[in-house]
Amino acid sequence: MKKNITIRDIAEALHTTPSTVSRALAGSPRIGESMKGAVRAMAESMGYIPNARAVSLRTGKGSLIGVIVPSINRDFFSSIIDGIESVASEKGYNIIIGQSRDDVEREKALVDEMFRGRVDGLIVCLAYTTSKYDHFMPIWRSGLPLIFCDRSPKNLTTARVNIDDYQAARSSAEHLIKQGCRRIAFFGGAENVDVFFERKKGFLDVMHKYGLPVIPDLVYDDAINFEKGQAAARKVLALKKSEYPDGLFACEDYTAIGALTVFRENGFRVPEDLCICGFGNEEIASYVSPGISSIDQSSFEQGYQASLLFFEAQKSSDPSKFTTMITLPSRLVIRGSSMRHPL
Amino acid sequence: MKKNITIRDIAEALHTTPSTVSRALAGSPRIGESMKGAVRAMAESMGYIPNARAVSLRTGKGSLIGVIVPSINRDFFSSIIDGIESVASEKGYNIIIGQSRDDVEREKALVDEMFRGRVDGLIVCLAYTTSKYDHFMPIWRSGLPLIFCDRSPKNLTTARVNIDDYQAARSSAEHLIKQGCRRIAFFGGAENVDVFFERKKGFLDVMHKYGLPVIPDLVYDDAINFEKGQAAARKVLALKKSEYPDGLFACEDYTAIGALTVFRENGFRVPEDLCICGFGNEEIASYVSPGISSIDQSSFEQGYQASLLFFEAQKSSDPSKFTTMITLPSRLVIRGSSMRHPL
DNA sequence: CTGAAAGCGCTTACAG
DNA sequence: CTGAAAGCGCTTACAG
Repeated sequence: MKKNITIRDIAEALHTTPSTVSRALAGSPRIGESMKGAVRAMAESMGYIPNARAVSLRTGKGSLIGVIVPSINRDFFSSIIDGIESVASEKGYNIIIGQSRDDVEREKALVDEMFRGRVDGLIVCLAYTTSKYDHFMPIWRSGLPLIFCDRSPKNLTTARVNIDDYQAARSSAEHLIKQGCRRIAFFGGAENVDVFFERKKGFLDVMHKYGLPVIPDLVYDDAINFEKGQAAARKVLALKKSEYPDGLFACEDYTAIGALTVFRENGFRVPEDLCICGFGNEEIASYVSPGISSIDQSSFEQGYQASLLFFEAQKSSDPSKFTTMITLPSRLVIRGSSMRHPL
Repeated sequence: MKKNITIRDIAEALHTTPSTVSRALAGSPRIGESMKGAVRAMAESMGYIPNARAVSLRTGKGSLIGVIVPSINRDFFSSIIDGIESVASEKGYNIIIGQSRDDVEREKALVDEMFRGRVDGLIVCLAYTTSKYDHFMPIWRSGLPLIFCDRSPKNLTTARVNIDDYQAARSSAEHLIKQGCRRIAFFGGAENVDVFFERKKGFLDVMHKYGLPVIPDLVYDDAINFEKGQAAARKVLALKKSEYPDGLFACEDYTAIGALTVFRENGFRVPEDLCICGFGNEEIASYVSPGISSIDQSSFEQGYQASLLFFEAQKSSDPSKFTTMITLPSRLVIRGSSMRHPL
């Protein structure tokens, strides 16, 4: 490891002191213009790059946002990160990223690690299995901003950005019904996760409103990816033909696509025999055939707003008491998988 | 911002000194077992979390890897990041991520920022437009590991991980020819980018080997995304029917899919009239219909290996002279878009 | 077995 | 307009 240039090196080269160099570089009015010029030129020519760790240790500010997501490698989350990064880089902040891999233990470890690394706060999409929130205590206790994005704690008043999953689910369910579906299957996720709870509630309320039966054999609460979507579809196929669904409400696009492949392999025509709606509007939803109708969650926008919220919280007198909640509009994007009648 | 617990606080609570607390926490054999126990218990109960910035300022080691990619929000890059993160988190390292958005200027700014933040080194997928590498000087100069991943500097001996783009391109081109294609279009990327240069070379060499003409009207060197793929396809459609291609070699999956949509809208049957091969084996390649044949670039594995290389470089006596290059195997995944004859 | 002191690279009250 | 000194939170030679 070679030695790096420090302000002391610059000071020595100019026969002045570190104090003066520091001030000159910061553009302090206390330093004369000629000195400023000389310092800057010297810093430039020596290839000086300030040591952010020393600065942050001294000032307590670090220009670092910790971001924790279940997985980097999913369109939804990487778009959120994209949104966060867009605002952050604008403000001169860097982001440090950790994957919880939907494991609370890893999430907890990441919170600690990031706190150690003295991030200026955290933006978090909760792991699928997270139902207790004690591991965020160090952040709250130290008064750092903590913003949740999309997957947020249930029954807890904390700053967050999300979409109105309940309303979104309602619009999706109503759409299926208007397409003529009567026996609608529900492939959802664990109800302890806020968003899945809301989606199911929206679905159930609409079914009730239209006086349609919710058929237990067609309801699955652990079908949140491609494989599990396939598995649930296979279970449905084990029913008698007369009990087959004519509609599918899936809580994730991957679920919907998994189910689509199985149903089509088994002779279902989509949307004629079975209308399918997904959730999330992942890029692939528009590439499969037929395209999957889906709820657009404005993932980039969610990240973007969460990042803005972060900086707002930071400015507030006590960030740990900052509890602004933003709900972004969502919209149903209708595609071939549920379009029996042109709109 | 509330006050954080420091080793001094623990020391005071136990009527001892910071030195002892530091040693006890580090498990130094110089401290007695009873004192260690007391220190650990107190640290635990006070909710002590070490300040990594202070540690790294003192020790010069920081447990931070800087990662620069063109875009987070693409399956290929996010898989690479996933691979990097997997190794890093195993070793107790965090990663800090920046998006160059394929802009050299932003890439340069990110290198500086990250160096400022005193990362322990960098793993980089170059921006599309990067053809000079001076902005990596601060990293080299300070002797930090710098590993390139997939998109690497041309004509420069630096540590890197990539696949053999040349061979991969050859296998893809040969496959098209074996499917009976004779007039093969080429939709590529800027040749100053290593990988695109190699892919084109592979394509040209195979065409030459089989004595097939490379038709200038069917060659495009700036078609590296969905829209540009569509645009290039439209230009091809402006040719006379007799000049239409019967095969398409695309240097990106998005290119291939963009072209696919345009060609099909214009009555081309794929693969009967036109065989298409993409590159990258993005997730969507398998979801479109017909599926796009593509070169699997083992993106996760590339990131994984780059991360391992990083730690190897770090251990070497002079990381800036560490120039191990790893070439991973790639393979052609054949799907409907190019399968005229079953294999 | 434990402590006092220096120092990593900065910034900033304090002093002149 | 500029400098000397303290201190952010640690670790680690040096000393006992």
